[in-house]
Amino acid sequence: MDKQIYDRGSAMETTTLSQEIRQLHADICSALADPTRILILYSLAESPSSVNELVTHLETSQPTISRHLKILRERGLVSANRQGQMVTYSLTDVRIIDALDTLRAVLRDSLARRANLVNS
Amino acid sequence: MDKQIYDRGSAMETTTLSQEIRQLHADICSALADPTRILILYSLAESPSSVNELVTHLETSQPTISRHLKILRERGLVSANRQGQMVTYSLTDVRIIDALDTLRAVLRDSLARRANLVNS
DNA sequence: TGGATATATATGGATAAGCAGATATATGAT
DNA sequence: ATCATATATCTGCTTATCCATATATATCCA
Repeated sequence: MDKQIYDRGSAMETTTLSQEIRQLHADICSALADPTRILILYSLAESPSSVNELVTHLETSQPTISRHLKILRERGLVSANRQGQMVTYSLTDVRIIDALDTLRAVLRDSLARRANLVNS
Repeated sequence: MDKQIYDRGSAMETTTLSQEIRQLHADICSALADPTRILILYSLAESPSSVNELVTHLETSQPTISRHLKILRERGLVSANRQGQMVTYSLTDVRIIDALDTLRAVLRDSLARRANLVNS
């Protein structure tokens, strides 16, 4: 499955920055543009899980979780592994969490800066 | 200006992970969910620029650039500085570029992995 | 003040992305 | 084969996002 997504990028031979950024957006950044998907990534970073475990843990409907997992899977951010009836999902690359944690630090400092501006 | 955005987060005292992630998405990740905005951030990381310089450099209309700059400014990712008629924008926190570069590395490896799967 | 330049915003319309609810597929057990 | 469980997908519908065009504001200079 997902065979059609493999012949998209063609190994970026003569890639300008603009082209690479557009692919970064299309493949990864747009996948991070939803809070449920970010929560899924953090949850899978703690431990690989079945769909139902994510449904329970994130208190979100099963179709919604599956739809988000499909997006993350198509973009290579998570990997699926069927074991009997269950499908276990796991994070493909922990550096996604590194990047998100960096952004959380940016956010913390940004909020602190704003708070200082208010109190001055 | 932009006064209303300062009283949004209230210093996240009793913040659950879910709440923090939702704010991360609302403030930062959703701002990264557009290729033009990512290009603006990379451009400003190289050198602070006026709106018109960005318009020329990114070959995008002035209203579009201004609209994207407003979003980035409201979320604290860029800082504006008026000097006469011109407004010079600059990156607020270089770690955004660090995070984006990490995601680019993730993308590169993901594409390489897919290429290997195709050729096997 | 009036004009020129730089930047910001408002409006309308197209496209995309989200969810809920229903349904389909896949696997395992009896 | 039939049923139960787990997961995936489809169908409307609503909302959000983006752009182009037009217009407004801000600053400088004459």
